[in-house]
Amino acid sequence: MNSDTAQPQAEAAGGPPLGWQGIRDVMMDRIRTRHYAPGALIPNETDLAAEFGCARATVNRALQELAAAGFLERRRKAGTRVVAEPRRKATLEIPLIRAAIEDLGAAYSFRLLTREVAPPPPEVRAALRLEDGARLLHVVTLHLADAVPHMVEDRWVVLATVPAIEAADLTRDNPNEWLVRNAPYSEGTMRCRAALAGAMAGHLGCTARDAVLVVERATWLDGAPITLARQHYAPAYGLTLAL
Amino acid sequence: MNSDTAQPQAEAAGGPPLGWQGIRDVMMDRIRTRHYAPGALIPNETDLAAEFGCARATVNRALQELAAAGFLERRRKAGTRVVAEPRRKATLEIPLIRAAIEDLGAAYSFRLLTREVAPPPPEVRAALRLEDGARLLHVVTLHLADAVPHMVEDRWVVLATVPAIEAADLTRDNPNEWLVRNAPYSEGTMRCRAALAGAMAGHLGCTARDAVLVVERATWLDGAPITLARQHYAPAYGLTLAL
DNA sequence: AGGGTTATTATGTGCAGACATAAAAATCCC
DNA sequence: GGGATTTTTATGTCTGCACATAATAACCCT
Repeated sequence: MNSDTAQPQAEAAGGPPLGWQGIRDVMMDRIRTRHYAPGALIPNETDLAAEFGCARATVNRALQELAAAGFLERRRKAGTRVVAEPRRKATLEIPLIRAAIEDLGAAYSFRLLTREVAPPPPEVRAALRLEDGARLLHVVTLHLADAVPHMVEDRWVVLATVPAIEAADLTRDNPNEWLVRNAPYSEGTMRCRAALAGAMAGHLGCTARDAVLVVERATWLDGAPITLARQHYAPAYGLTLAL
Repeated sequence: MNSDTAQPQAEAAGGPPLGWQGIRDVMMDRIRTRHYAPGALIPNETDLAAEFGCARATVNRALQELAAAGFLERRRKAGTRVVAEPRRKATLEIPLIRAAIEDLGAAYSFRLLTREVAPPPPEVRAALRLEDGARLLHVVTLHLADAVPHMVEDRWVVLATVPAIEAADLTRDNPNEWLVRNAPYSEGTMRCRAALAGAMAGHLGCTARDAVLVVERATWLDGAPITLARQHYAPAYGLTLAL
């Protein structure tokens, strides 16, 4: 009697097998519908396992996922409670310029406007937390969609961290793609603001008084600075994030 | 002999116990350092378990995490391979306006500029995928940091989905906070662009020709439209994302 | 009553073993 | 040779069980 193993759950519950993802969904639903009130404790894993007719580990997997997503807060012995005001996150898939433009149905091309090894201006030094006397590669690239200017990228690359880029042919692979393929990063910051086109107007084919989106991104690999990029997008363009 | 249970790993490996998070970190490191080449297959779970001196389930937990993060791609029978060009994501903690301003060290306050039940303009109907004849609440709120204009929020709320807001006192809890507490959402879109201040200049205390960041957000709960918000930030402000 | 020690409890993580599932590889049959 | 079928293999998931860890709750002693 009951010596059978591995025939999944569905003893107490009257339904299909669920599984940990199913349990996660049910619990998420209970949080949203306030079956579990904001800020309140929910039953412990053992009780939930009994309710769902599964092992505690299965419940644990589901709850850990919801905790990681910010909807539950778990503390040993204290139990698991519903976060009252979850701080929700929007995620931006960082666009590979070529892919972003081709996804728009346009033909991608780019022009390397500047390529020089130069001492970084103070703002760049500060943003990357550089030491004195670091040598950087400075590249300015214009990216076009169907031959229409789409974005100008002004980028500084730390040669001490990524020496190989000095020998790379950046007229074949643009700096953006070269770095994605050859310089993984472990940390970074990204900032997104509005500015007048100003001096970029010429490249972007708009007037100096047009408003453009500016994205600044800095990356490091285990603390070693890699690159700082400032991207000016053409006036019409906006970033789409997913909630 | 060997009837002892639950004394953790560290047989084959010469080191400390690791654990699944440790294994995840080691594997992440091997990916970054190209010990596993981009696009290549990595050893299967059984072999890795042997290498790390742990159970297969422990390796599985680690690899699933890396797959969810987009660094590995796993397919049954085919095995696990390193994603060649991982599409990395930046995440934006959606700011609760009050908290965002107080984190800046400023005193938060707000003024409700408009509050009316009105038929939505076509663009709002389209953005929320509304049916004809839906009643919406339209609120315009000015948020201030130390009494200086920080952001103007122009918001439409679908009364059929969130009827309770019609009776809410939005001069106590601003619409932003009220919705966070009372209207959970399951899906949404968010868009971020630059625009000239234009008609918002008066509220924001800048000129009509200044560039401002505009964030548009729409949310639904299981397909039912909740709200559309358009936020115009003061010229200096930018969004900071985490990589 | 107060303060320190001990028990209790919920989560965190681990293990071995089993079966499920998908997909590639090998095989068979016409 | 080509198409359909079977085998093999790697991942996906679940079950029980055990111990680790952290933090609250209970206790005890002065």
